[in-house]
Amino acid sequence: MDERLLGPPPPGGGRGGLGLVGGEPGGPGEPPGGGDPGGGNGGVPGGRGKQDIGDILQQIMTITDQSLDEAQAKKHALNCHRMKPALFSVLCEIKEKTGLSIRSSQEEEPVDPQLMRLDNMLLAEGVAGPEKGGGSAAAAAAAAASGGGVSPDNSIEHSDYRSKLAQIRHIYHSELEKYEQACNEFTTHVMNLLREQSRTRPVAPKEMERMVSIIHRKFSAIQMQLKQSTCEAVMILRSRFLDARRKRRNFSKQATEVLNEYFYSHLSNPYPSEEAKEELAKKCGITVSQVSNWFGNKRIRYKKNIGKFQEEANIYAVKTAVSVTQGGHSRTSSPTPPSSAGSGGSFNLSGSGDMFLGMPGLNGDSYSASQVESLRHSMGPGGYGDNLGGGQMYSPREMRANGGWQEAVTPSSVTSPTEGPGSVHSDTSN
DNA sequence: CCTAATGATTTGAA
DNA sequence: TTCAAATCATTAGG
Repeated sequence: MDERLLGPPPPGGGRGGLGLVGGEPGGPGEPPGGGDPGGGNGGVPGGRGKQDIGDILQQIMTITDQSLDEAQAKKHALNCHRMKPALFSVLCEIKEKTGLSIRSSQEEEPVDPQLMRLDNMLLAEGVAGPEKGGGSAAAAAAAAASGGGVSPDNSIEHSDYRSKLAQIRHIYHSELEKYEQACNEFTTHVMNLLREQSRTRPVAPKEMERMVSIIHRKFSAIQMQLKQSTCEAVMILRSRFLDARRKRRNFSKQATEVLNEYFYSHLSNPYPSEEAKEELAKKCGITVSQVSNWFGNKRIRYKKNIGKFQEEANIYAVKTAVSVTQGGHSRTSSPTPPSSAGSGGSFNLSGSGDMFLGMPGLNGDSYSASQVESLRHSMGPGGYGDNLGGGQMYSPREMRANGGWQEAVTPSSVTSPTEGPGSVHSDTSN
C-alpha cells in the first residue's frame, strides 16, 4: 500500500542530470504531510514550529551525507514542507543581519601587477594580442631591430623562430579558450545551483555576483599559471634562438673586410666612435654591439700575437695606402681577396707604414711592442692611413692611443719562450 | 675527430 | 659605460 513511502524514489524522480535544475513540482514525492513526523496539528506555527525547523535543519545538515538520490528526495521534501516559508523568512532575517559584514569584505581587485607584467610580456612577444598580424609584426620588428634590417640568413632563423612562436601562441590560445569555456560552464553551473537554492534560502543577487567573481578569480589564477608557463616557453625559445652564442654565424667576408679595413687603417687608435660603429654596423649588416665585440676581440687578439696578424695588416695597409693614393677608388670593394697584395704589393709597402709591419714577419720574434710604438711615434700621431675615409672621429678614449693602446702588453712576453712563432722551447726534460 | 678561428659573454678595473 | 682579458661555444678546415 504505502510502499512508496518506504521504497526508494522511482527513477523517474526529480533527477535531471546532476540535479541542478531539479525541483520537479510534480515529482512522486511524499503525499502532503508524509514528511511530517508528528502528523496532525495543522499549520499552526506555534509550539511545534521550532521542532519543525529543527527537523528541517537536521535534514539540511545530513543532506551532505546522503546519496544523491536521497538528497534529491529530501530536497523536494524540504521545498514542499509547510514550514518552509517560515524557515525562509528566518533565514532572510539572519541574512539581513550578516549581510553587511559580507558586503564589506569584498569588492577589491587590485589587478595583480605580476599578471600585468606577464600580459605585457606576452603582448610584446606577440603571443597574446591580435592573431597573426601582431605576431608576425612583432617578429619582424625584432628581426629588424636585431639584424639592422639586412642579413638573409638571419631571416631564415627568424622564420624558424617565428614558427615555433606561432606554435606556442596556438597552444596558448587554445588553452586559454579551454579555460574560458570551463570557467563559463562552471559559472553557469554554480549560478543554476544558486538559483535553485534561492528557492530554499534567500540568495541575493549580490551574493551571486560575488560567487561569480570568486570563480573568475580562481580561473584567472589558473590562467596566470598558463601565462607564466607560456612566458617561460617563450624565454627558452628566445634563449635558444636568439642567444647568438649558441648559434653563432661568422660574419660575411665582406663584413670582415670592412671591419679589418677600419681596424688597420686606424691601427694607432682602433677605437671607433659610436658614430663610426653605427656606420660600420650599417655597412656590415650587423649590430653596433657586434661591431664593438669585433673590435674588442680584434684588439686583444692582435695585441696578443702581432706576428700572426702581420700578413693581414700588410694586406689592409696596402689596400688603404692604395685607396688613399689613388683617390679613394681601389679594390677594397673587389670580391677577390687581395692575396696578391702580400707579394705583389710588398714593394709598395716599404713606402708607407710597412717598415715596421713587415719587419717582424721577417725577423720572427725579434720585434717588440715598444719598438713598434717608438716607430709609430716617429711617424707622427695617427700613423699611416689614419685619415682614410674622411670624417673619422675618435672616441673619447683617443688619449689612450697616443700612449699606446697596446702598452699593457709586455714586450718580453713576445720574446718569451712560451710564445714566439719560431721558438720551440721544449721543456719536457723528463 | 682534432684544432684553429671566431663571435659572444663574463669579469673586473677605471 | 667602456675596455681588457679570460673564457665559452660554435664554426670551419684538415
